[in-house]
This record gives sequence, structure tokens and C-alpha cells, in this order.
Amino acid sequence: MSDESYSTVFERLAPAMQRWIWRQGWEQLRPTQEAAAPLILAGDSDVLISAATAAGKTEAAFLPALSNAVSALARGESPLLLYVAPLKALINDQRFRLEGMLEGVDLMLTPWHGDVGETARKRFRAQPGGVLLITPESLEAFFVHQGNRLLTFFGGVQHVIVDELHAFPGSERGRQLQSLLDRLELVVGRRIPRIGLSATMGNLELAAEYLRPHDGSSVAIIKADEGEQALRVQLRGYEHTPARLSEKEAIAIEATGSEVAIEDVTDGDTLAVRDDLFRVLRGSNHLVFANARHTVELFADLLRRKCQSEKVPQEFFPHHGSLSKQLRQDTEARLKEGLKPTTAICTSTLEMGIDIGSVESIAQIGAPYQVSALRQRLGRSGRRGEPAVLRIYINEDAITPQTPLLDRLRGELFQATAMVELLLQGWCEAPRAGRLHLSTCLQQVLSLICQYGGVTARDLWRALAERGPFGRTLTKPMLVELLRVMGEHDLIIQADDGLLLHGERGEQIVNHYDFYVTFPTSEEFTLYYKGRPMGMLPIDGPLAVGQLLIFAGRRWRVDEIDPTAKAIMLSPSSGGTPPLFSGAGGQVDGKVREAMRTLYLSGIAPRYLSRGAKLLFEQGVASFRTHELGSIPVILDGEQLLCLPWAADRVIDTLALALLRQGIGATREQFALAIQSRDVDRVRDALVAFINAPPASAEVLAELVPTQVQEKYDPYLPPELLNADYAARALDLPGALRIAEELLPAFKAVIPQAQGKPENV
DNA sequence: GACCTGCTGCGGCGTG
Repeated sequence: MSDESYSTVFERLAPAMQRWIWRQGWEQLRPTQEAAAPLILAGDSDVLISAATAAGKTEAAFLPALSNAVSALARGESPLLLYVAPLKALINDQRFRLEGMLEGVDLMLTPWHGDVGETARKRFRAQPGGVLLITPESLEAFFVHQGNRLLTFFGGVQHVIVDELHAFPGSERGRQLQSLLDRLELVVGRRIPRIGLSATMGNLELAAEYLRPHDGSSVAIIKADEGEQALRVQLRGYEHTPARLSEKEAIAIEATGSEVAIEDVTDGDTLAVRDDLFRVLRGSNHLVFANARHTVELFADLLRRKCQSEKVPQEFFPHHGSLSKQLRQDTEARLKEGLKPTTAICTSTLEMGIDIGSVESIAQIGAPYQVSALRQRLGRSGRRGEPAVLRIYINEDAITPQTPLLDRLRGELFQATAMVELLLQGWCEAPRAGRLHLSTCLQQVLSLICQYGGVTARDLWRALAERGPFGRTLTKPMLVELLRVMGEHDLIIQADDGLLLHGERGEQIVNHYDFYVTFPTSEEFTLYYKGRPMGMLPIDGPLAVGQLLIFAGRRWRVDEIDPTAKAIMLSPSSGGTPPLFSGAGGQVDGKVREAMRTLYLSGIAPRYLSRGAKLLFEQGVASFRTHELGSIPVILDGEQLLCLPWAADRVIDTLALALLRQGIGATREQFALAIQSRDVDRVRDALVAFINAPPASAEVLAELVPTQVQEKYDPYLPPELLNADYAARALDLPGALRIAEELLPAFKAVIPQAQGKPENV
């Protein structure tokens, strides 16, 4: 950037913003800020700014947007800058950053989310304008409760800033936000320039289409030059070794009244991971990511006990979404202050947004599901100029003559390695497009009725589809069917003049505060110790008084369960197992599977693999070669045919359903398609039939899935719509057809037999 | 073989 253009942009900012820049001691603006400012100042286009964390995205958006607000003030207007973020904590952080920028500027700053008190709300309602920092849910509440005053509150809006944009596409919340932003434009009667702030994403064109549905190509995309941050990776591999005591021995010892130490019943390889974490992480700040909350609890407990037995200060703390706000904030504050060495063992809670400062290294237990998540996690590591450090820990089963072929392939190690390779290549997943989002559509219908006090079907079509974000996938017959079934459930009624109003049930739903949230929430019990809340535990399985569990990195006994208050009283205990939290599986991208195949074919272990990991890698390659999976990706494995399509989970699921439809049992097992048949000819004929006469749509296959209800308002959808929604969400028919063709030659070849597994005669 | 996110308006009562 030349001096001339620097000064040009700088001089166009409001004097108050210039003073703020001086106070920061900035000698120049960053290229992203230079590029964004003229576009935002002009106020006639949407802008998507994509950069790694801490790259000055917030300033790139706010310095010019606030400058526009200052100009409007000077013209005697009352401008509004609307900022939407996915996390309350992010709004609280941004509030303090913006306070400095607003010094000497007559703009009110209003954070607005569920924890914000009535006083601040009253102040904004009395004098709308300034900067409003809000969540999608609280914005929804405005439409529900202030439908006839929206113009008063939002009439002056000049820009909408969407922070952490990458968190939105593909989800219910994402669609809800798109709908609300469009409804806002409908209310003010003009296009409001949108500014999206995003981490690196796999496909910025799709992100732009998210930001401005129907017109993504008009969005100006500004991508920061990430620079060359060095990355140091190590991937450590462990083969399973048994615990010191078997389960039987442990039970026998407990029966005599003696206590069994947790270390004696924990697998040897798990303890080895603990020991390595303890050895390398002690003394500074780190994040250890685990894929599941119970893994977080297990390692937090093992490391805490290790600190105790070694008589050193405690510095390992758990952090996940079911822990109480207090416990989480204590850990966050300890990390941020940086006074005492601190390692948080966490789930994706510490992946995004909240300011915890940077940490020295990142550890990851188990293969991640998405490269984009790995990249986000890595973004937390590496102070300026220092390399980011990543350690991945992979545990695989020990190999015995009984070990199934799939486990011999060391899939988790190869998945983790493939993801690191893709990370190094700069690739990451693109958001999923093409979903119907009928659950969210139903919610928006109810919300629109609140806003306008009644709407016609024609109004709904115009608002949601013609100009709104549902237009790409929602058809008129679908909307008509949705409205019909909403009437059946008494969610809506039609007045004599054709106006749609809330039915009795619809009234109940919109009047409950849960209505603004568009994703489903499970019933959770609060855990108490000495009257102090420790966190929330989702209860799906049986839980009994006297049961032992690990929570918040400690061991507990359940003393009392109060179902009405949804409360569980605990007391400390020495035994316990981590609670199991339920959940559906992740979805791995096809590109990751392809990268795995490349690794198997090359047989060359990358240098960042530890000796143990290299050993597992070589075992995987050996099994792959022994069974000639490179040339024929199908093998007879006991009573089943095991097939390796090297495709996305969604594609394998679709293939399994295609076979199921023809009477052949098939399921996805890890990255394989397990076909419950030894009859190669029959499977080949089924594949040929699938290719030559494919089902008319993925919906035909989706009908075979009994568990389609997943989203909040799914229970209200009629079978056909639910089925269509599920098919668009979970299946990929074109992908499955492509892979079926690729697989077909293998089923024409002589299929080898897996070794090492006893044959049923 | 999963994780995360979020929540109004109003009445009643106590306190400074």
C-alpha cells in the first residue's frame, strides 16, 4: 500500500476515528482495513471480510461504518449501526473495544442479549440509534414484540455487521438470521449494506451468497493475506494397552470394600497420553481439544490427580458447554490474565470468539471431524512472530488375530494425517448449501404473523421466498402444504377475510420465551454441590441416587434428584466414570477421504508423525496393501462385504440406502460401506440397477430412514415435507451415483478375502 | 462417531 492511498483512506475517516487510531499508536492501517474502508464509506455495496483471528477485522468494519454514522449525526439524523454476533460473550467483549472508539462521539452503545437488563433496553427504546450489539434471537424478539414499532427502532439503520459469519451458513440460526435481515429491509423499504466478518472459509463465494441471498456475486470480497505463520505439527500415535486391573478384578476388589484407583482401571495408552500432556504442557498456557465432553472430563480428572500425586499446583481445567458459566469464566479469566500457567481441556467452546489471549500450543485428542475446526483451533496458538504449535494424539486398538480389517487400517490415524495435509495445503470445508430449513421456515411464519398481526399466504410467499432466503428451495406447493398442516396442528387459523392468524397452539408457542431460539434444546438438570451450581447435565439415560460420576474435573456421588426443580445434588467421591452426553455423529468431507486414500497409496508417512504414529501408519499401509485395496476397494470380511468408497459420510449413507432399497442390508461403518452379504453378483446387480435406474430423487431413499425428526419444529411437519427436508440435509444422490460408477469395476473383479479373521464355516 | 449457540414482558415484592 503506498503512502498516498494510506493517507487518502485515513483522511476520509471521521476525526474521532483518526484520533482513536493515533491513540492506538498505529503507524498505518492494515491492507484489509485499507481495502474495506472506501467500500463501506460509499455505503452502496455489501462487503465480506475474511481473515484469521486478530487481523483487525472488527476495526476494518467499524472505523468506516462509525465514520458514516458521525456524518449522519452532523446532518441531524439519528443513525443506527446494527451489529449481530452469535455469542453473548462476543458482544460483551466487543462492547469494551468499541467504547474506546466511541470516545467523544455522540453515539449510544447498546449491547442487547438475554443477560442485558431492563434499564439498558428502556434507554434504547426511548432513544433509538447509535450502535446496537445483538444476537439473532434478541433481534427475533424485536420482530415478535415490537412489530408495529420496528421503523421507529431501526429506521435509521445504515449498516448491518455480522460477526463470526462462518458460524452461520448451513445452520438453523444461520437461516433465521438471513430471514430477519431480509425482513428488516422489507420494513425500512431499502437495501441495507451488509458487512460480514469471517474466519477463513473453504468457499468465499458461498459465504457471499449467504450474506446476500439471491445476489452473492455482488458482494465485495476482501481476503486478508494471511502471511506465512510457521506451523509446527506433531502427530503422536499409541497402540492400546490394557489397564493394570481388568474390570472383573476391579469389581472383586471393590466387593471387599477397598477402593480402586482410577489410574488402575484406565487403559495404559490413555495414561501415556496423559503423561505426555503433563510433561509438555506444564508451566505455560495451552488448549487441549477433545471431541467429546466425556473425554474432556476424563483427561481433566486424570491430569488433576497427576498434579496432586506429583505435589505440584493444579493447572489443568475442564471447559465445555455443560459446565456452569462461573466455572467456565474462571478458567477463561485465568487464561487471559496469564499470571499462572493454565491449560484448558475443552470442546469447541474455546474455538471461537471469546478473548482468552493466545496460547503457546494446541493439543487435539482424537482425529477432528473438520479441517475448518482444526484451523480455527490452531488460530488460538502462536504469539506474533512465533510458530503455531499443534500436537495430535491418536489411539488405535491393539492388533490380535481377531481384529477386524477396518481397525487394522488405522482409519483414525489416517483421517488425522489427511486433515493435517489438507490444512497445510490451505484447504477447508465449504458450507453446505441447498437445505430446505422447513423447521425454521415454520418458525418464521409464526414470527411474521406476530410482526404484522396477521398475514396472507401471498404475503408469506413474497416475504419468505420471492425476496427472502427460502426462495432457492421452497416451492409454492410446499408452502401451501406447510400452511395446511400448521392449520391442522392449530398453529394458525384463517380468518374470514383470508388473513392468517395464530391458532391456540401457535399462540402458546410464540408467547413462550423459548420461541426466539430456532435450534432444539434438550432437557437438562442442574448439578449442585453445597447449593452452588456446577453445571448442566442433559439427562437421556437413567440416573440413580448413589450413582458415581465425573463432572467439572472432579468425582461425585449423586445424593438427591429433584425432578420438578430439575436439580441433582452431589457430594465428593473417590470413584466415578465420566457422564456420557448423547449426540449424533459428525460429517466428514469427501476431500478428507480422498486425502486418506492418497496416503494409503503413497505409503509414505509424513515427517511430523512420531515413532508410535509411524508404526500405526505402516500397519495401516501394510493391511491396505495385503488386501490390495488400492486396486480393488472391496473385500470379503467374514459375513460381509467391506467397501471403501473414499467418499463423504453423506455419500456413503446414501449408497447404503440405495442398497437397502433393493433388499441388501448396508450401513456406514467409519469410512467404509459395510454390506451384509457375501453375494458379490447380487450386490453388483443392485449397483447396476441403481446407476441405470436411479431413484427419482434422494427423497425416495430418505423414506427408508425412520429417524428424521431432528430440528425444533420438525414434529409439526407432514411426512412428505419432513422427508424432503431430511433428504436435502443428510443425503447426496448425485455424489452416490458418481461413487457407485467408480466402485462398479471392483464388483466385476475377483474379490479377495480378508485375512486374520476366523471364517464362519 | 460430536460439539456449540440462545431466551420477553410483566407483575409482585424487597431494598435503598
